[in-house]
Amino acid sequence: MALQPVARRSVPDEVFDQILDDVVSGEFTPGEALPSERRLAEVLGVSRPAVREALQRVAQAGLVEVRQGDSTTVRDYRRHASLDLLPRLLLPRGELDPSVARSILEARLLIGPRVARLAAERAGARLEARLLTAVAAIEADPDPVARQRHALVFWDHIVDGADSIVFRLMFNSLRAAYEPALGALATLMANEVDQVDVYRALAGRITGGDADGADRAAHDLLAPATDALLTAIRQLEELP
Amino acid sequence: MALQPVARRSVPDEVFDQILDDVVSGEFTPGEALPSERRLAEVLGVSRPAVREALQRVAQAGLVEVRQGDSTTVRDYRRHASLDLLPRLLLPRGELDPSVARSILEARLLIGPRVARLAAERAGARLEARLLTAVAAIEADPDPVARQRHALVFWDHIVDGADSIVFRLMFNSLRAAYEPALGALATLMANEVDQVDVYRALAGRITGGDADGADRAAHDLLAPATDALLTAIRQLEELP
DNA sequence: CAAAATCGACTGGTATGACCACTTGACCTC
DNA sequence: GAGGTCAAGTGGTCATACCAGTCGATTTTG
Repeated sequence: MALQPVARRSVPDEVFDQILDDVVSGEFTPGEALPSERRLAEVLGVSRPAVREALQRVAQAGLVEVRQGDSTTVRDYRRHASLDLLPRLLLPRGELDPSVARSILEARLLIGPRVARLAAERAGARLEARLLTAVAAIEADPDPVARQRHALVFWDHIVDGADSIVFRLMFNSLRAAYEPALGALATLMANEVDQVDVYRALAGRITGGDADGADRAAHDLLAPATDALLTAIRQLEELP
Repeated sequence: MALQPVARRSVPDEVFDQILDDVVSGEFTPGEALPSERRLAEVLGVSRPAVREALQRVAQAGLVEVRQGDSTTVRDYRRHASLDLLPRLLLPRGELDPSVARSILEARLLIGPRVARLAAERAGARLEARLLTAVAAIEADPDPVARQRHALVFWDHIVDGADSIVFRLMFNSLRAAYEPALGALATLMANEVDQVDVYRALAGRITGGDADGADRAAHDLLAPATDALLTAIRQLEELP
């Protein structure tokens, strides 16, 4: 039995999670007023500063609007939240949401090849050592979850090489969504992280400055998982 | 002289802005320890809860790491921040950062056509009324800044129709970056928002369910601004 | 009677002070 | 050198008091 570090959760963190989950789950609907800070503190059995801290963070996440003198109201997170919300949407109650997973894989399939292309154009040979190290780490590790981690490192280098702050920050958010879901996604991703030769080919295209080749190789690497998930979703929908 | 509403800024907001700017500008470097909450409160002449609230928000934004018992340390925002940071990077000190603008336009050019394609496939005729209303609003408004706002509404509908939570949340973040920069970008975007016929054609392709046509029309609409900016950046780099 | 002003209740915003929980480095013991 | 203890400093939490703003009900004014 592997002992895990015990992460102590702060009071505002707990409050933040509760409010966030209630907004995302629809318990609180857009336009609705939340209970006052004082009331929430009473109901939750915590201090008002803790509630306040949590609420300011929920506001920063785009899920509520706080105005002095008036109740805090709920916003439509689909219109106001950022990609930071993705982890909550991907794993509500610890189970994978198929439409969110689909959406992530679709975006990945669009962005990955473009990022690979930009890395080939803008970084090329400078990425060689880091990419080959990451490929070797993928190859050396038999565990599919750990392979996914190494693959994220591989893509981290590529995104760096793409020299685009937007894709860099997007990657951060997508990785943050992905990491808690590595286990749930392991079956879907196993084929992908087993194709070490494709990773190596992609690395070669990028470091060789072959933008078209990199684009195609990234697509070849990423497409199967998206296809597999779409197929699985379709089969689920065909069940009676 | 137009009188503007005075937005009262809260103390934690001011503190948050200062710390964020100092991290993004490099005043505080990754790994470095920030002054303690008590010290910051003293130096800034505010209460410790205000500092604490601001710091927890800076931590949520991915720019610092807060651990009980130890100093708060600065993280590399390029590795840990999300797209929420984009407004700060696009307009540091009120002036457009060309490489960030380029990065945004590149991403837009990649994602826009795909989102248009998905909207054509998944929403089609259901978007007609809203898209035509937005096109009419663009056409009816002579002011280029206001036209950009209407264009954002136009794209908001398309992103809704794409039925992808990832692209939906991405759009929120990109819009948040874009909105404060509407004025600065007006010259670059003027040609684009003047092409009402192209907006109308794109709306037609989407509502007609023509995915390929929508993809192409979106590309035709979005590409010129990216090209113009790349040209302008190249010319800037060629100056002695 | 309608518009404007006032008022009270409630909301969020801010500060002070006290105390708790944790980390880290210095120092001591074996 | 390894392990334990301690003190100082860090962040975490709470209670209390008061300030600033919003909104609806009520009153006043024209």
